[in-house]
Amino acid sequence: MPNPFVQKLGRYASLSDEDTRLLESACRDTRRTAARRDLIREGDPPGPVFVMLEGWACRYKLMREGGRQVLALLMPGDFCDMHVAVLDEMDHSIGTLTPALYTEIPRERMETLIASSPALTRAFWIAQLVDEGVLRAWIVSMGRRDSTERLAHLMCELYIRARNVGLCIDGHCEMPLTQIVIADALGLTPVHVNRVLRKLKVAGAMELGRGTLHIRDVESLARIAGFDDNYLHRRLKLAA
Amino acid sequence: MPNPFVQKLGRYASLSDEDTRLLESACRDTRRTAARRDLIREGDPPGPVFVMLEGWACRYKLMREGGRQVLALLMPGDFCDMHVAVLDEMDHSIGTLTPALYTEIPRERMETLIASSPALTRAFWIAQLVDEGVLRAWIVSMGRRDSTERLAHLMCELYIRARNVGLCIDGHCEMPLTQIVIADALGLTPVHVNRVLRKLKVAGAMELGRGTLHIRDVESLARIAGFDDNYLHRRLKLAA
DNA sequence: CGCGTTTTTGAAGCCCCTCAAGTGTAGTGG
DNA sequence: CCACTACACTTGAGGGGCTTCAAAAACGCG
Repeated sequence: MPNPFVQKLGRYASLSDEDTRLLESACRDTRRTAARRDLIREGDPPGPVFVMLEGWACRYKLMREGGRQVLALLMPGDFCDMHVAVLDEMDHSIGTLTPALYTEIPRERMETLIASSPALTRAFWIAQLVDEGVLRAWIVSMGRRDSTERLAHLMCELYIRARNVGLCIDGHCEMPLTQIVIADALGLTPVHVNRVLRKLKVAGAMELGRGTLHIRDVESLARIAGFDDNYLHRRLKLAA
Repeated sequence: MPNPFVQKLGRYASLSDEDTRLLESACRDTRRTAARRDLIREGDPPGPVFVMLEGWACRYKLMREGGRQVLALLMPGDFCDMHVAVLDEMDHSIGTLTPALYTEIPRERMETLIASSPALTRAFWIAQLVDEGVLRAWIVSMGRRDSTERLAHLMCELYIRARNVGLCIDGHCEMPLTQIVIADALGLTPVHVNRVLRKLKVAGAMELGRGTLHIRDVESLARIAGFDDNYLHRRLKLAA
């Protein structure tokens, strides 16, 4: 079974066999957790780098009044908090959405990896930059897109990212998100997310149910989303 | 006149005289521009690192239908796009809001700086992380705060940042933002921003006019904003 | 002074929320 | 195999926050 972490980084820089071996060896010590478990909480001192190998997680922040905002969705291959160690404490939490398999890479190990290979360094940097691009795209969505465009945009993003790590088989892919999580991510209510999903389904653009996303019409979905070809290294059209 | 770039980085790591000298020398070659000029545009190949020395600028992205979303506000001392060079092209633009004085540090020069001093490296990293924290906070604002909380939160953020580079004198500071720019940043309309500003003024929390922000009641403003003490390294209470 | 931009104010409407109730759908234990 | 439970999903009705449209007043810069 291919390591999605290696797969993802391999898209950003051409890795030597030695690089691949280093990465895989860094992922050897894995852990399993149930769904809805926090890997790290707001206020905790920053820990190691987390690498998702199976299952999904999210960064989130709880509001005082009880709501929550999801700041990023993490799928297999994603890692996070590479250099957060210089800060005193976490300003948000990370929790699993599904049962998950992940690795914790200690900070020193991470530094060794980076020091040992320019290609790995480059791959980590690019991954970091892409993540920042995703953050900015979320802000654009929240600020200037209505609920339908917003949901369509998120699904385009997740579809591409999932495909990049081999989680999709033509038109459909595993996407274990509840409408509640989607609402938390988009700044909407679950009730409204439900209605928008119905609308997109009736429009023949996409369908989401039972943990699976079915793209019915990529072109249409991308048009609704106002999806930017430049985003995520223009990968939407490939192998649709 | 103190260099705000040096001032800001000095808050993140203790810089030696040599570090300071290196930074100042990297800022020697300055440029002036008028307001509303783009430093770099979406689609351009990534350029050098920009360092703001005087005046304000913003990252922004234009929507197809004509609207725009401001992604970050840049004030003296801020720099950006440190390691964006690995990407093919910019996914957003950066433009001045006021007449500005800035430096372009070539990428090689930047690498030399980082290689020459661990303290500088650390300072750059922390600055980068704080910026990411700001991005995440914006998402939280857009997703889970109403217009009043959102505006109050932005003003708290900008007030602290401005104070950190010496732009504030007890209760008030220079803040050359039009209501239009604020609306573009918060995902609101200028009309509504105007009404919210009035509300905050009537409430005795703050006042914004003629390019100046007057904080009338920090406690009250922070309470309205739901401002997180953890945010920006808990600096709100200092020297209020 | 004159002109463009920003700010201000009002009225009407829509998008999304809130509240509420009912219908699946897994997972658990008897 | 069927209660029982806990969520997630679905659907409806009503309300509020913010937008849209419009126009006037104030500001700032040549």
